[in-house]
Amino acid sequence: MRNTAAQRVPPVESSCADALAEDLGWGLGTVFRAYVTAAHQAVADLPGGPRGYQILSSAAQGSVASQLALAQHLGVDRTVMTYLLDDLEAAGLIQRVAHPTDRRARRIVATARGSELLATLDDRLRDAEANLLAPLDPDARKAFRAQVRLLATRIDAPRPP
Amino acid sequence: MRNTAAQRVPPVESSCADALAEDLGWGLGTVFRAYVTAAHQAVADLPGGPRGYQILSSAAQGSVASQLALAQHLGVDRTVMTYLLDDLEAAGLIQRVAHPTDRRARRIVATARGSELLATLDDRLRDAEANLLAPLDPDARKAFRAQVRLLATRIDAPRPP
DNA sequence: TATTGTTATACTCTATAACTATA
DNA sequence: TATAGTTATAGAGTATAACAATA
Repeated sequence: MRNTAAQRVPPVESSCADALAEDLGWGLGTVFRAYVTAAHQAVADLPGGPRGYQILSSAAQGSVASQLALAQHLGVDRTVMTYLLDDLEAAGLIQRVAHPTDRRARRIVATARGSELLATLDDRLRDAEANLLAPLDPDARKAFRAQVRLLATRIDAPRPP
Repeated sequence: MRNTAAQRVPPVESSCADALAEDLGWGLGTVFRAYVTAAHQAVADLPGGPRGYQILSSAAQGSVASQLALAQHLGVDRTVMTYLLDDLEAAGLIQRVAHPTDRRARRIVATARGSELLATLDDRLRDAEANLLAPLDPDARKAFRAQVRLLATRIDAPRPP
């Protein structure tokens, strides 16, 4: 039995055709990588990069009841969260404060300096996002944001009973 | 000067509120993680996981002119591509064949067994994607796919001169 | 001289296990 | 007994540098 693969070698393409363009996985990966790259530049030398921004943003809004809750919300291991918070706290941007009713847990709050920096980062990230979504017309842009938000919120929510 | 952060510690939330829901970065990351997790299960023990699928899919369509072109298209380092192809070739799913006009480059083609497996994986990934996008109504689902495709294609394309 | 692919090495990131303290 | 957080360790994944072959 001869080599079947060699028998039907397809014609040579000039490089790599967009055979994967229909693949949602390739699309999501490509868009996500582009976002991370742009966001990393936007947040400059913030400890933790784009993820550090998400922590800082959550802390500034006072919505972090515990490190564990934040870690799960961000999709990282709780041990990784310890390192991320160590760096942000060392930079004077966030603080671990005692949880009023559970002495095991630590609430995460932004310092004044953290809130100040956050305002700048918000602006820079807004620009980065606008640049990323520029290929979409305004309506599609708005729809895309809404769809991403809906999907992510459903995924992040506790599993339906 | 007293500790400003401690002075305005916000009220305790039950867990982690959706403060980041408006953040495109958090949304993209959450959706992407969910996709990777689902896709990883869908492709079972395929070498390289979801990325192995993308390689196999490209190879089956005969659109891979060189390892480097494929690596750039998939956003991985060329050295990583070597390892991924080693595993897929060892599994008998793809083959490196000589490029007809550039003896440095290797074209990547799927074997008969690779094409066969690909058909099964396509079905399973289609189900996984449908499940991921289930929260969107049919129109939004179609629009979301189109938007992701447009964004990814623009990003992947060579920079405008 | 520049590019493709490979290999070896080093680095980054992440997860695992064990521990303390609380519940 | 189970959970929140920390630490040390190990593992997976990735990139860097050097090389051979070819353009």
